[in-house]
Amino acid sequence: MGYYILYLILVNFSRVKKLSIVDIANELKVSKTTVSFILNGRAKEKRIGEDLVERVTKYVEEVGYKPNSLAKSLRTGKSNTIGLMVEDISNPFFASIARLIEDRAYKNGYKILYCSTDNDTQKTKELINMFRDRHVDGYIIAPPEGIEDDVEQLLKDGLPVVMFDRHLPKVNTDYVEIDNLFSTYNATRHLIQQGYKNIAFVTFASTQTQMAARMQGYKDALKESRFTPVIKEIVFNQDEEMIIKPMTAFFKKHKDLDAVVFGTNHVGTCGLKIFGTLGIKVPEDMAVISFDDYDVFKLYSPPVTAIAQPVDEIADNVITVLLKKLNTKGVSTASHSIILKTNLQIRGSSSGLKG
Amino acid sequence: MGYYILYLILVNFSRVKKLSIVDIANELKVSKTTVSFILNGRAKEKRIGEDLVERVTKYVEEVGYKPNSLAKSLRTGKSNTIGLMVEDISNPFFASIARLIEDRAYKNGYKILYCSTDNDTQKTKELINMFRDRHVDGYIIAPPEGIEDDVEQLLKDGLPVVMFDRHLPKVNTDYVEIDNLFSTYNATRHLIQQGYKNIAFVTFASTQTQMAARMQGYKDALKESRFTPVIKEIVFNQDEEMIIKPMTAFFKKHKDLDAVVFGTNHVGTCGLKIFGTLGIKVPEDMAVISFDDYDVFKLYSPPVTAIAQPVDEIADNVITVLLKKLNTKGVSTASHSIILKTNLQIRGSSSGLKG
DNA sequence: ATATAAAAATAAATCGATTAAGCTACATTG
DNA sequence: CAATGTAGCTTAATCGATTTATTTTTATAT
Repeated sequence: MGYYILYLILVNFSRVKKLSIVDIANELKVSKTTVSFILNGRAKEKRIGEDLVERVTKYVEEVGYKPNSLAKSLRTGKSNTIGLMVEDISNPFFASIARLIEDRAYKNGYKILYCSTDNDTQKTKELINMFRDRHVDGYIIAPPEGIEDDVEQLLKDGLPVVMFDRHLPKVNTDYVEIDNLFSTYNATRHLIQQGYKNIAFVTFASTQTQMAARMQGYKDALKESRFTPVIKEIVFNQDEEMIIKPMTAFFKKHKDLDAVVFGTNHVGTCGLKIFGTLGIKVPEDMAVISFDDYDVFKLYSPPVTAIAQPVDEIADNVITVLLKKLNTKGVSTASHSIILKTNLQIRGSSSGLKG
Repeated sequence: MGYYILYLILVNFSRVKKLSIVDIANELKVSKTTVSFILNGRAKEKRIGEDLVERVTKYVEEVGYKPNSLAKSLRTGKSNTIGLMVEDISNPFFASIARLIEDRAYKNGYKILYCSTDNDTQKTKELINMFRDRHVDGYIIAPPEGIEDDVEQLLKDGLPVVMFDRHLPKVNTDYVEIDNLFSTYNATRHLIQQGYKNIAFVTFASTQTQMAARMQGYKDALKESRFTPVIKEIVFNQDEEMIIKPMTAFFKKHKDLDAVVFGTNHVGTCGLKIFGTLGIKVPEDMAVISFDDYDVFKLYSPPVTAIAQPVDEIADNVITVLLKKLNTKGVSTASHSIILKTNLQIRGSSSGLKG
């Protein structure tokens, strides 16, 4: 009787101890091995009687038992987690990709551990170590430079890695990218066709593959028409003021410019802010095309011509490739390098002069 | 000799087995208990000789041993992980909060497991279960309605929960919010003072606390001036078209409106798109104020008056409260309800009529 | 009746940590 | 000198699963 009261108190006031596989086994008077086999769908293979299978399944369902995933991971080495490393989760491009990847991952039983690298090599190395330590099953990385060795090690250890947005030329991994060179080449040509002659390219200082390609595309287009490139590379800074300042100086200095191609959505947005401050009219004083497309560009007046990345497709390909790798663990599938096309959304900002 | 060659092969071609605490212990000819105590800073308490402490520390450092966090979590029940549930990580408001929380969390040794709830009760319940299963140490939730019981259970089980953006009135948790009612009241009054008389409130259909408060603020301001409220609540949909459509119909129907307050950044952005399509001029035909502030509003022409949430402060308070709870586990600290002030950023979009 | 095979289930090792409890050797004390 | 204390470590249990190896039971063939 005393015990009964104690029991009630425990049930009512204390944490209800979570069920473990042992509890299930004891309750059903079978061994935990059997329960484990059944729960992992290996009943047939281990020739466990159908009646027992049903009895266990039913009871497990009834009491809502869920295996402890930590213990499971510890034993199996798999964690059903995917590490997602983007440059900055608050950047709309990365945020929307992250969202799409998240959805697909959850649907396939994977959870997302995410982090922002800030393009910082050291930080990224630490984050990779942290992910390793957590036994992340697969890696999705928009890599900064300088992490070649770490990625190489991941691959050597049989861990699937998919890169996106850019890749590391010296590392042979799967990656999903867009055709950066053609994108800016095409955008610049569009400006040239519209009659613009003094076209600048403003971007973040970076030697990452995608940035190099974007700049090359711009250069190629100018060369073709024998124009002189005017390039401004801005050192990235968390504090937007530190971006606005040098860029303002640049535009103040180059009064002869009549058009500009921005290398990223962030740079583009800052550029628009500056044009507002300096009273530079788009497109009358300055035609504008920016990489990446999002609401800011669509709603700007006039709407800004933008190089739209196929965000859904990118996310879709990334997760598909990774899931494929995860499901054929060990067997080294051929390396996928997927290059997607962008879409030049032509709008008012690039057709003021002699459209 | 044969073994030596085999060893080389193993080192070069196969996964280098990760070091475990046993390896360290064996190598140093001490027990793993000792190593564990030393690594966990309990050397003094467990009176372990200073020389041994140094020897172990040095060796561990040298070979770069890092304890397996899964095993650690399994044993201790702590995972150094925080579960972050937002409505939609691709929404700029949530994305920037997530980013700030991430930074602070990492600095304090916590990792973020994140997910988007889509305001879906069932999905959120499942996600909470998943987080529990992963032994997440603390929860940060922008809660949809209907998860009261689940949160209650978390609290009962001693797990810290901090809510933000909104809260569940029936659950006594810590939360960080803004003064929603005053924000829209103040914004609406601003419009009235500017001379606008037919002011609409357009928002997502929701009975969540923050949404109810925002609507009430609008109503209060109108009532004060004896104007009639005109309210349009739009059912949320992933597909933006399904938002644009009913909202377009609304504005087509109410030709007499001269001003509108939007309840969220998303609704506001859609509204601007519609005004573009319908040729409604801001602020000549329609003055605009939107909840939340971000680049779209700043760069719109004319720039849009916005109710700016103190994103940094929100994130800062959320993580501070949660960390405090995590560090005083067990001891029930007093419940914090933090209400922050917003900032009405007055811009061109709300002063066209008789400014 | 006995040997053999197949079916059904289990015992025990394992993953890699933490931690309660215990042991040893030496110093101190009455 | 026996009892007690304590500094310094170690043994072994534990967290909750998976999995290898083994045992028990039943069926079949000789």
